[in-house]
Amino acid sequence: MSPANDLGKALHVSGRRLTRQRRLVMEVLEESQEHPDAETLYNRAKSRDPHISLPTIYRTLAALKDMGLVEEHPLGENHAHFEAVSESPHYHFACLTCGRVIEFDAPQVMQAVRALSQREGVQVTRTHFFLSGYCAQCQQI
Amino acid sequence: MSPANDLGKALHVSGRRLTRQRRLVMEVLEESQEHPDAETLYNRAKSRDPHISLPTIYRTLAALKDMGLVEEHPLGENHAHFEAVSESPHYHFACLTCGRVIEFDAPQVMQAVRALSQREGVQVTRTHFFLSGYCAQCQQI
DNA sequence: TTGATAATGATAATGATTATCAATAAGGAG
DNA sequence: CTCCTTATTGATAATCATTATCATTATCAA
Repeated sequence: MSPANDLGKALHVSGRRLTRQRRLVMEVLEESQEHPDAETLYNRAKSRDPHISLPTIYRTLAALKDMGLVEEHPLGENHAHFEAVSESPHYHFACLTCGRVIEFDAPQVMQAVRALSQREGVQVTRTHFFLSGYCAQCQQI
Repeated sequence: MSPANDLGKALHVSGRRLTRQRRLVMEVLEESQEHPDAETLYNRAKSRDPHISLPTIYRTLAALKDMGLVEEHPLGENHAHFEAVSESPHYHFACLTCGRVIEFDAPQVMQAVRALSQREGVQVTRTHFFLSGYCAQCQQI
């Protein structure tokens, strides 16, 4: 039988198998409104499947990233944060004090990318635009 | 005697001392046209001062970064790259095939930052804009 | 010149991520 | 539905970049 859902299809066309663990990681990621890191995903997944392992989290994230279903963001710290890809491209601001992440869109960014592509003849496949500083609340202090 | 050069002054005002090692790291960094990582800086510095240590490289980079003399870039890999700050702000494109880094400026980026600052009331202290993909040469293949 | 203390080098420790490998399970073939 | 190939898992150890510790050394203000 052919795969029932989107995840199954995407896995199938890339020669991968749909497993309980992969489905779980994807679910947890889609339910997350913020941008969890691997450790956080591990804890959330473990609360539903106590036997899932951290290496599986990393392996699954790598596979999902490779398939284009997940994006990895280097939000300033020494570890990565992950997010299920959505339709509209958006970028991130992280508060250095409270850690809050604000998502935003900025059409100027794609303009800049297009300008560079044309000027240098490069093909841009990934765009990182990430700001850090202090959010409105944390500036008061 | 008060410090003679810019580096000495900057260190002095931040309560730090000018050492042979710090001068060396700064020199190596300023002579670098590309964006070396800590290991590369270590090797270049070691060729002039065989006794300099890797922790000193990291400590010096942290100090220079803190003083605003050096910028750290997460160029897609799992380790950081460093660059002595220059007048004009600029951003980076890295080729995923050959590793070549293209520096470029893009006024649209600051526009996007200003727009966000105004809309959300945040204070942006660091801007990361980093593109990756394939350079003109590597697309031919 | 001297003394307080910041900085260094050597080393060990940490934290995030990745490799290894035997055991398990997905899913296509029959 | 059952079997078989092989991708995937969990447990564990390894790796890689970076940071902490601490005794020794060197900077620089007095």
